[in-house]
Amino acid sequence: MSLESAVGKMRGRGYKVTPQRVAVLGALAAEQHQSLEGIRARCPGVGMVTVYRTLDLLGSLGIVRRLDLGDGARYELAADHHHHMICESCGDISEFEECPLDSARIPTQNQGFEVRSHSVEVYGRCAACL
Amino acid sequence: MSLESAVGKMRGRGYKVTPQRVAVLGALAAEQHQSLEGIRARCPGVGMVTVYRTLDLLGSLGIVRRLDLGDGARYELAADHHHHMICESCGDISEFEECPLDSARIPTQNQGFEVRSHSVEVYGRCAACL
DNA sequence: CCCGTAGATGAAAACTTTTTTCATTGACAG
DNA sequence: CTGTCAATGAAAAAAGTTTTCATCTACGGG
Repeated sequence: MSLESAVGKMRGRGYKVTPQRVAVLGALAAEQHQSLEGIRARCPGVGMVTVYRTLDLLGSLGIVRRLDLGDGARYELAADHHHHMICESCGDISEFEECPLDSARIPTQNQGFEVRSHSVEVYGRCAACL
Repeated sequence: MSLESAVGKMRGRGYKVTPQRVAVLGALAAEQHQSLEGIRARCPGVGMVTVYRTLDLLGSLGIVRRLDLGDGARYELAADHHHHMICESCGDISEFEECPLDSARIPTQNQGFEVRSHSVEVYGRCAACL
């Protein structure tokens, strides 16, 4: 999810491209899995309310994804499909690309459920904490 | 996770078995995936603070599990291993037992990560909403 | 069975996080 | 350039959670 395509999505849907929104996008691009506090620190000139509203907007556009991994809300740019490995000791979050889900074993057919997305989180201890 | 074994875990670790704690356990047993509000409604005589503290305690004992599926905290009795299927339209949560994870495809070896647990959430549309 | 005590409870207050309100500002189409 | 309507920001409100502290009680020892 490049900054240009995000801006294009906003323009395409009739939303204005303001410096504040661009600043929030830039903050999100700097690091994945940031807390609201972290994002705010990266765009000092933007009011808290605007950060909240921008994250909502970007979320509804599918540009950012909100994570709840047990320690409050975190946000990531919804780029590629990936999953999370969370260390229960130090809280470090790492990503992995290969999807370990076997879709054949998701019991959707008999329940008539249409899958649109999924998430996988693996909890444990990272190498540094062992 | 029967009520008796939960009580046993509490006793075993030196925690007192109070009527309030039993009431919260009973509320949790009545339905999975309840919000704090729902749990509170099922044990009217128990103060909010005590419900929070009891959920914390039961969580640390591994008796309940906290879920963050996008619409605030929910709690479930940590019984069997199971995963969640969430309808993005009506918010209904259903469970499935069969684990669709292929552990061989979790890249833990090269990263020296020790897996202790995992969660899988499948999002989409349920039969009723389609 | 009763007592003493450490742990548990509940009300209020404090805090944190998120949303609403509303006057002002500014992006951008024409 | 100009007008308009969405966007912004400060303050206040609302929602969610934790701390404080005085009182109460589960339960082991007597």
